[in-house]
Amino acid sequence: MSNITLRDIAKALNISVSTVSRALNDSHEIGEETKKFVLAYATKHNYIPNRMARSLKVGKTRSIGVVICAMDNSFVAQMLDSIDQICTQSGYQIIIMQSKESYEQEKACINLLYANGVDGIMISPSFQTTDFSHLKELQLQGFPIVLFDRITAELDVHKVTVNNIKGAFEATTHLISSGHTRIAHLSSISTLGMTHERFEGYKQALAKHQVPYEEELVRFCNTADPQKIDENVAKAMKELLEQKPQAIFTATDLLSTKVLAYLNEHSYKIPEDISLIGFSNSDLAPILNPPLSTVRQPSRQIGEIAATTIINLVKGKDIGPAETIFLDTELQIRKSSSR
Amino acid sequence: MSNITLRDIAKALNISVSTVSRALNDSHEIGEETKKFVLAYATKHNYIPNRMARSLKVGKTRSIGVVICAMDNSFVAQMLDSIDQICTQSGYQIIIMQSKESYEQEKACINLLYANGVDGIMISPSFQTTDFSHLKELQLQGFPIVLFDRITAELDVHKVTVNNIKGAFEATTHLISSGHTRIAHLSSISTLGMTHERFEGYKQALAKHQVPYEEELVRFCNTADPQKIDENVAKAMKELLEQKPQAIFTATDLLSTKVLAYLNEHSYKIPEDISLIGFSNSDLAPILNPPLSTVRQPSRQIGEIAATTIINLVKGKDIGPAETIFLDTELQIRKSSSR
DNA sequence: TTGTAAGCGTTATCAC
DNA sequence: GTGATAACGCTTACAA
Repeated sequence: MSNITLRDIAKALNISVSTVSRALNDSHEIGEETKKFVLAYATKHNYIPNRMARSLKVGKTRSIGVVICAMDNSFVAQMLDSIDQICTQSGYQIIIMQSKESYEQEKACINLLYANGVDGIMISPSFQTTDFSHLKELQLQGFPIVLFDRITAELDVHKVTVNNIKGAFEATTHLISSGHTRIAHLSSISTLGMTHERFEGYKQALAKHQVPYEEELVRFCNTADPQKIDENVAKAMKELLEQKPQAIFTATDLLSTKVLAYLNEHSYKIPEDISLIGFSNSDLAPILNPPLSTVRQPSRQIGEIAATTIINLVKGKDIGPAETIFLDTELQIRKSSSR
Repeated sequence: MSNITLRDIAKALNISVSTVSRALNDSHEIGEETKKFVLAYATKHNYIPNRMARSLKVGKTRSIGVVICAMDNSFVAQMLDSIDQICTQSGYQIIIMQSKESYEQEKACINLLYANGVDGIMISPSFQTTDFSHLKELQLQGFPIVLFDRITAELDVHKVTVNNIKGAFEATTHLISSGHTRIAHLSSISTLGMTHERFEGYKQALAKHQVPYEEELVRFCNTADPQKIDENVAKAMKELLEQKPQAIFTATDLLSTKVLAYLNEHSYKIPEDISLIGFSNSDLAPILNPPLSTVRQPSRQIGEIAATTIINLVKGKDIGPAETIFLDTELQIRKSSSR
């Protein structure tokens, strides 16, 4: 596994570099014998083409940048896994970057990816991001961008996400049908559509079933700073619990498990004292204490569709004008919201 | 954010390309005014150096390849997160590749990373890997390699892992002190040291406390094929349960939660009917049903030390001969193993 | 202090 | 069918 180059092969075989290059790229203008000859030597000496040289020359790297908030989150990890699978299959490589919910870091990621010459970027913006000009500039240049999971109307690009309104509506409706009327909603602070939509679905369900909406039963807490999440969640929960809710609907993976932990710690019996349902993609939901009712997002499908889309884009395929794909969530009722 | 190059800047400023290059690299042989002049123009026009060109020239990419089995696993994700943090801090980029517990895919990953010109590779080998020649070749060339989490004696490189024997010994001892004598052990099939060591720790604890070792209480099941894991675990559990164990000690994250799920499904009361403790790094362990006693690995520390080591290596620092760092695991006793 | 030119390993455009 | 040669964008002797 040494640094053997096209030139080395050419020299050894007494042919020209271009012939070697063409032979290895299976060009039609090369004789069959020569091809075999070259290929044999190349494989024998474990020739590995230098991607950087190739990229520099052709202006394409066969790599896709993927920007997410953090990878140590089961939902994100699932999406990443499927994205990686699709890209690897298609001969593309992914470069994963974490924004850590920071706008500044997100911009840095984009720049780095751009410097790396990625052929396209898939991004799930940070909760802090309100200004999308860093992406807009790229988009206007015709640079392939796909938004997945977290989307924004600010960008006219292909997007893949879930039907948040519907998911939240179903979860809330389920709580109402279980006989609850005092239903709290806990979400993350962000300007992303996701947050609004889940809140909207919650309100729509209340309205539809003539359950009065009460502002005191809703809290948005800051989940961007990992150091302070527990503190912020605790504060929000304390305030919510003072309102004596019968049930809680949490809007993100993180919040759902944090709230479950909080309630357990404070000796609330779920679902006897209080019911709980939340967005979550943890595979452990069925074995939580109690088994957690969840709104599950089709993480792998989101990743697959988004990855397929970006690959089509970087390949220059005409896949029509930018459109948003909404996938359905799945309501998984378990003990935490059953009586 | 357009593709402006050194040449563009040089032309616009009527100076040579090399001057621009040196100015932007803050070379000492460039006048202060020129530097400012160039830098101003560069930032104004949003110059982003082409990493590929630079890499091709200098033969270094400032990137590190990271090979792991799968990233949708909380323990792995935690390590990746800390690795990413350290590398980003040091101006290195990581390229993550998944072996999916396949030896073939692992080799493909290494080749791809090598083609990408990564400056070094951090790897946690797949359970299937028994032949390490693909890595040995690199190592003999002096290519920087660091093994983390899963290690092997086959390679003379820096390694970072945990003290598996001790961790398993403590877990088993804990079960024994709780009054159990029929303690089952469930692990993954692999030739990696980890598997042997945890088994060894289990046996040492039994021996130390004069608990007879029984082969029927030990199973190694194939966890490499994600499609068949549930099936394989179920089969192993069925066999183990026939032996009426009082407690089970599971050797990996995956097995620990799978076994918990299996026992719940089959209506075993934990810890009344059977106690459970297992290696696991899930943040959800405290809120599982019941809260799961775990042997927790210092995932972030493993990642940090391994990343720091590889960076020192690629920077050419002399950090002495290859050595293995063993970190201690942490025993977290929760309800699943308490009476 | 700045400029010239060669070269990293490929691919593409010419010729032959 | 095959071979020279230029070029991708950058760094770096070597000159000036």
